Order: sequence, then structure tokens, then C-alpha cells
Amino acid sequence: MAEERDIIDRSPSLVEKLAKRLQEDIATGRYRPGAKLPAEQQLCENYGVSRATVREAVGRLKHDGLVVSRQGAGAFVAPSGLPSVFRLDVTDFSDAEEMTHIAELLIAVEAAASELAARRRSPEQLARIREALHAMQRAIDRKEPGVEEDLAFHRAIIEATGNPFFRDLSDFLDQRVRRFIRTARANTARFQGLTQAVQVEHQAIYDAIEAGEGAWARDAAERHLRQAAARLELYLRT
Amino acid sequence: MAEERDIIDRSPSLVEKLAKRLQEDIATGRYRPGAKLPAEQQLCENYGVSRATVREAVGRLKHDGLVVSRQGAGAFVAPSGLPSVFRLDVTDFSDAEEMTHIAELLIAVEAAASELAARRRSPEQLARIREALHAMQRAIDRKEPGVEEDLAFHRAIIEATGNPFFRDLSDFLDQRVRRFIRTARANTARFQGLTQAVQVEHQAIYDAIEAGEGAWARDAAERHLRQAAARLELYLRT
DNA sequence: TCCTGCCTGCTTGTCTGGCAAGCAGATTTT
DNA sequence: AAAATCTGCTTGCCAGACAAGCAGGCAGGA
Repeated sequence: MAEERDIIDRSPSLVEKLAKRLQEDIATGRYRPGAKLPAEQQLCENYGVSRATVREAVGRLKHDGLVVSRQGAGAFVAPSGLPSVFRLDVTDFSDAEEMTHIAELLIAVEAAASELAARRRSPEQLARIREALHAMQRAIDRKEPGVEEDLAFHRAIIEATGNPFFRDLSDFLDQRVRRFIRTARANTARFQGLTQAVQVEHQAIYDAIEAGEGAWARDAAERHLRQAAARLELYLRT
Repeated sequence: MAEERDIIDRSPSLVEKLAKRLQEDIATGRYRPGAKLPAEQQLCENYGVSRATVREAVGRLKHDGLVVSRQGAGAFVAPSGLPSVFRLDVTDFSDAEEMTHIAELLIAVEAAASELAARRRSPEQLARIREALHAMQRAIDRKEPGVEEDLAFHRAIIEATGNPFFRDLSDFLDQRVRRFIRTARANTARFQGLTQAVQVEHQAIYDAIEAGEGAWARDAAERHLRQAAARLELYLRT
């Protein structure tokens, strides 16, 4: 049953190779910012592939904002010569080192967000954070792990920063890291006492945000996340 | 000459619309994680487009890690049901609010990185940071703005964290924000005194990293970047 | 001389049809 | 029952085609 289905890496497909090649050509200045790329037909001959392949490769660069195209006119390198999207490639979530690195980034982002939230939160946003905190407590009282409530609490804080970049980045990291924590928590029977500890830390963060104390909020958030990372180690070891 | 070339938005192309639609269908659970997507032929009929269009749309989702495909077997929603890449879309760099938000993120990342660097830097990494600091001083002595040297200094610090995610994210933000600063600096004649002020702040960061004082390095970096943001305001206003 | 409208060639967006490689389940053979 | 084979389906890639749209030139008129 436990069939080892090792997914063989067939990745360097034609499209991928071509896209990478074009990206390099732009990065190294062969195609300069604002310059017109060769026509698709031309690229076909240059690289010896069909037009469909060229189109898909160029389509990816367009998706990343590295090139823009106008029907009838041609495809052009973006004025900045840089992709407009940041790609955070997380290949392997079981890799311990990679998880550590992600956790570091998560801590940095979340701590800074908590500081901003403490300084800027509106009364309504504060109320929403408080409500999430209470929901978390109710989950604990029901003896549930309350991962969704946990996530909602942090989400409410992030939202209070009013900075969409923080929100999007935090969402990305949260959805992955916390989902990891959930499965870990669910597999251990001893989470009851620990989730109450989590709640105490949450309370500290909330108090700081309510008081409008940025530095305090930052410290509380950082402490909480470091503890969470330590707890994760504990879950995994049991 | 000052030709107003407002690029009309023709964007919702067929491919884009289809890609967005599929992404929604995955997000809303119509296609569940790990499930097999309908065959390309099937999707053609479902959405009334040709196979080439379907292929390009699905290709984008593959690029984002949201689906994986195996030749002969089919295309499947990624096990996590989430894209493996984080897309930080910066649409408009002239928008003041958006710049403020990006600057906040940059400060958070760079300050955290400086703290990590102070705690972890190897002697070799410290030497590299010092060398970058000196190069910056030489640029100032030559009465140049030294933006490249400035960038190299921060790059050396980031590198010392040993965390590739910090490096990539910082690179992304740096390349954009600092390029912005460069043009601003170049357009003002009063940068001589100001770059010397920059250097004093750099020195403070370096001293903290050399001493291995994390908290100190964080504060110095944060102070520096806040000053930089303030100077940027000044540049732009003159 | 300068402007205006048309025209022509080129480019991208989309479609159709087709072939090879590869997978998965059913069928046959051992 | 286990192994080998067959068959239908799917993706990867290709060739050719047409419509929509852009840019520069050209001719004619003011």
C-alpha cells in the first residue's frame, strides 16, 4: 500500500528552459529595458521551437511583469527591466533548514506588523482583534486546538496595520506555517495545557495593542512566535 | 515631445480570464487539492476556448505551483491547494501611499536582517561588510552619490543572515526602492552633506554588527532607514 | 509646406488539426 | 495469482491559418 511514488523531476520542459533563457537574456542586458523583443516567429527560428512554445514562455514573463505586449506592435521588456512580482519559492516544507528560514521571516514580519498595529489600530480594528481573542478562548474551553481561531487572531492584527503588503505576505506565510502547526497539534494529545499558554501570550499582545505601545507589542509578538516555534519542535518530537 | 502615451488597458485577454477563473475554481474548492483537473479537451468545451488557450492558462498555474501535471496522466491541483510562490504585485511606483507601504516592509525586513546579521555573521562576512563600508566612503570622497556602494553595503549585511528568503525579498525591495532614491539623489545638488550623514548611520550599523549586538543593530538599521525615507521626502520636494 | 486619410506589411491573439510520449486500467498470457 | 501486453486517454509539442491591431509610408489636398 505504502507505494513509494517518487515523482521524477521532468521539469526542464521546453517552455521552462526557454522562459529561463529569455529571462537571463533580459537580465544580462541582451534585451534592454523598454526594447522590443524579437517577433515570435523570429524567436521560433532563433531557438528552434514552435510558436506555441514561444508564446507560453513569453506568456510567463508577461505574467511576472517582466515583459508587456501590445497586439500588433510587439512584445517589449518592461521599462524597469525587473519583474514586478516577487516569487517566494518554497520547494520543500519538510526540510528543517528551510522551515527555520521561513519561521525567521514570519517572526520578523509579524513582529513588525504588531508594532504597526499597536500604533495605528482604529477602535473598530481593536474590537475585531478582541473578538478574535475571545473566540480563541471559547475554542480552548471546548477543548479544541483552535487553529482557525488562532489564525483569525493574527489576521485581525495584520489587518490593523492597514498595509496590504504586510497582509499578503503574512497570509502567505501563515497559511503554510500554521497549517503545519495544526497537523502537529492534532497529532499530539498534550495540547490542552499548551494552548492555554498560547492564549496567555495572545493576551499580552492584545494588551500592548490596546495600550498603543508599539515596542511592547513587538516584543510580545516576537516572544509568542519564538515560543510557538519551540512548541512546534516539541510537537514534532513526540 | 512630452507625449502623453496612456497605455490603454487591454488586459483581460482570454488566457488571463481563464487563468483567473481556474484559480478561483481551485480556491473555492470546485477543484480540490490533489484532485485531477478535467482534461484539456474537456476544459476547451467547458469554457468554449481552444486548446492552445487552455494550455497557456494552465501553464501559468503550473508556473505558480498551483497545479502540477504529468504527461500522460493529467493535471492535478497541488497537494496544498495553495500556490507555492508569493506574488508581490507592485503596480504603481509613483503612488505615494504604495511607496509608503513598501518602505514599511523594507524597514521591517532590513531591521530584522541586521539583527540576525549581528548575531550570526562570520568573520569573513564581517570583513565583507567592512569593505563595503569603506567603498562607500571612497565614493563619498570622490563626491559621488555612491548608490551602488550603498546597495552593496546593505547586500553584504543581508548576506550575513544566511537566510535566502531574507536575501531574495530584500533584493526585490532594494532594487526598486533604492533605484528610486538614486534618481532622486542625482537630481539634487545638495546630496554631499546628506551622504555623509548616511555614512554616519552606516557606521553605527556596522559597529553594532561587529560588536554582535542584535538589538543595537536593529535600532541602528531602523533609524537609518527612517532617516532615508525622510531624506527621500526632502529630495522629492526640492 | 503641412496635414489627412488610406494602404501595406508586420505582429500578436486565437483557433484548428495533428503526432509522439507517457500513463493507467483492462485484457491476455504464463 | 502474477506477469506481460494491449488500448484508450492525456499531456507536450508542432505546423499552419486567420482576424485584430499597430506603425510607417505614400499620395492627395489645403
